[in-house]
Amino acid sequence: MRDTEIGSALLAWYDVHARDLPWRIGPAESAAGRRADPYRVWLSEIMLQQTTVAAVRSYFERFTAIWPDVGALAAAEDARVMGEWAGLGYYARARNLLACARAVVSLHGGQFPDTRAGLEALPGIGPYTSAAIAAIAFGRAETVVDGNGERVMARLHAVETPLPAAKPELVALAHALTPQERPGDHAQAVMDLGATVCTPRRPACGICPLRPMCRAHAAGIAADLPRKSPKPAKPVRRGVAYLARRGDGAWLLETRPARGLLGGMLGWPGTDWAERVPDHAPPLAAEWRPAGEVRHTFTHFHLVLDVRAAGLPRDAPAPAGLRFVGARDFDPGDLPTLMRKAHARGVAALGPIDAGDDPGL
DNA sequence: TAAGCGTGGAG
DNA sequence: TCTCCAAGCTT
Repeated sequence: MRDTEIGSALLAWYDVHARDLPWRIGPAESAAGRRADPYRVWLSEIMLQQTTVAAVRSYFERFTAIWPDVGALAAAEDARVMGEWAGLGYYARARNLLACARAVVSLHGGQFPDTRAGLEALPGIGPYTSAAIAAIAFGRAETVVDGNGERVMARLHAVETPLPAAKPELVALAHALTPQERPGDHAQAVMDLGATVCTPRRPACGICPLRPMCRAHAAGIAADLPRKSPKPAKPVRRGVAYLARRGDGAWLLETRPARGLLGGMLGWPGTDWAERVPDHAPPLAAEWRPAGEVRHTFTHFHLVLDVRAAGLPRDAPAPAGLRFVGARDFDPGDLPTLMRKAHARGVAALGPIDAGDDPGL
């Protein structure tokens, strides 16, 4: 009884306060039985994994402009997709995005599966994303629990167990709250509430539609939940990157191995990154000069990258495993952020093309 | 099961 | 400057 009360308060709030997002249809349309495009729901959900709405918006607009449907995306070249994803992070998502699009075309005739199990069998789609797509795009009464849902449930029910241990309990609580009617709107209502009212810091309990039913608020501990187990500190790793530019403006680049950090992305040749800079040699003989340091923080370590730059003759051959990308084809926007920072140092050190370059001229 | 995997904004 | 964090998935 309490759960249905919470559920209807949530939907009533969503009908008035739903965020207007490019991958959504409004609550009025949804209540009238319409559904959002599964392709757009899927694409947005993948982009939104561990990523803010603010960061995703422009990427979503660009992707849907270039690839309006799953068939178009499935036919795209890998490098083009990785280049468009550059800067958004967690690049395994982009690799899985393509694999998923191609699987939808080859295994499902270009239509996304309309069940949670069918969706979860696809690359890059896990428990959260499968439930979200099933509920939002197909009207299935699946329980959708993301970080917002965990936080809202922990507060509503005053769950003091720290995450991630509390996860199963929070999922059970969310399951009890999931309605048969408008499950997609319910899921999005929890997310919107978590994003705009029941926020991680300084929750706006004063305007919360669930305040009368919230046990954490009653106990005065809403802002302290959910509790989280402490995270390990980030070590520092160091490495060297080599930026070589030919007299015609072409840069020496590599495509990184498909797995691992920045996997499948364009980058500069250099050393591995370790506590101590590994013994190494430059990718080719040249007058290497120091171009400064780049500092960058990844999920689990800080990186200090020593950048070195050199100008090369126009006819310099590319070493094995590397290639020159001509000035016309090179776009720093195709690089992950770390490599973009290194590029800026290289340009600063080398100056405009032809000024400090091309010792062979 | 726990670690690996990005980035930019907020406080 | 630094820590925390945002619609998680994979191995």
